[in-house]
Amino acid sequence: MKVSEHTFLTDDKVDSISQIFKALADPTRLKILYLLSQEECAVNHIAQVLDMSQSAVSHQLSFLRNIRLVKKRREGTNVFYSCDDEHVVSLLHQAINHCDH
Amino acid sequence: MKVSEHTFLTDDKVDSISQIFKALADPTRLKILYLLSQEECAVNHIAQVLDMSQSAVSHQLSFLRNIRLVKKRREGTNVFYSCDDEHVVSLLHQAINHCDH
DNA sequence: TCCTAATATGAACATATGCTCATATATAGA
DNA sequence: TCTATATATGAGCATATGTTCATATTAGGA
Repeated sequence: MKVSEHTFLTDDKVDSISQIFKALADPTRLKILYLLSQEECAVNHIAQVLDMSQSAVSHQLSFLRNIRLVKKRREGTNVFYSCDDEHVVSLLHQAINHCDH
Repeated sequence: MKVSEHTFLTDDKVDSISQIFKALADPTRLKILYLLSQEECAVNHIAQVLDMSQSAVSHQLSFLRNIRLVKKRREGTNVFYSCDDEHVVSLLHQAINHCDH
C-alpha cells in the first residue's frame, strides 16, 4: 500500500482515543471504573472497597471526571460518583470478557 | 451495596486487562496498531509512514509482540508485522467510532 | 568473504505518572 | 459559631515510560 492510500487518523483523534485508553490502562482506575459500572459510589466507599487512601482515590476521580468518564453528585457531605460514558464502560466489559476467554 | 456483594476482578485479571489498554494508550502504538490493522507492514515502512525513527518503531513492535498483539514474518532482510489479536483490533475500531460521534 | 540493507537491542536520559503527606474546602449538626 | 466528617488539592518524590544514540545481528548480493 502506498503512503498516499492509507487511511490516517488525525493527531487530535489519536490524542483523544489514546486518552480514553490511558484512563483504562492503570489498574487503579480500571478497578474504580469497574466498581462504578456496578453502582454509584461515594469517595470513601471506593477507598475502603479498593483498599486505597482517600487522597489517591480523589485524585483519580478528578482525572476521570476531567475527561468526562465519570460524573459526580453531592448529597450532604458525601459525593457520589458514577460512570458517565456508556461506550467506555462497554469497552471495559468487552476487555474483561476477552480476558475470560 | 455491601463490600461482600461486589463482583471483583482478580489482580491477575486487572493486570492483563490494563496491559491491553496500556498498549493502546500511547499515541505511537495506537498509530502502529491502526496501520497494521489495515495491512501487514515492514518496520522501515512503518517508520516512514509515521515519521518515526527505525529504532523507536522496533522497540514498540517488540513491546506489542511481547504481549502478543502483533506477530512477525521474515522475508529476506525485511520483517513484516501484522495484528495478531482481532479482539483488540475491534476495541480500537470501536474507540475510533466513539470519537467520530 | 566483504559489503550493504533491514532490523534488533542495551544504555542513558528526559518526561510522565501515581502515590503520599499536609492542608484546604464544604457541609451538617450541636 | 464551633466541631466533626467527607472530599479536594498542591507539592514533592519514586518509579515507569518512550525516545535517542550507538552498536549488534541477520540476510542477501557482488
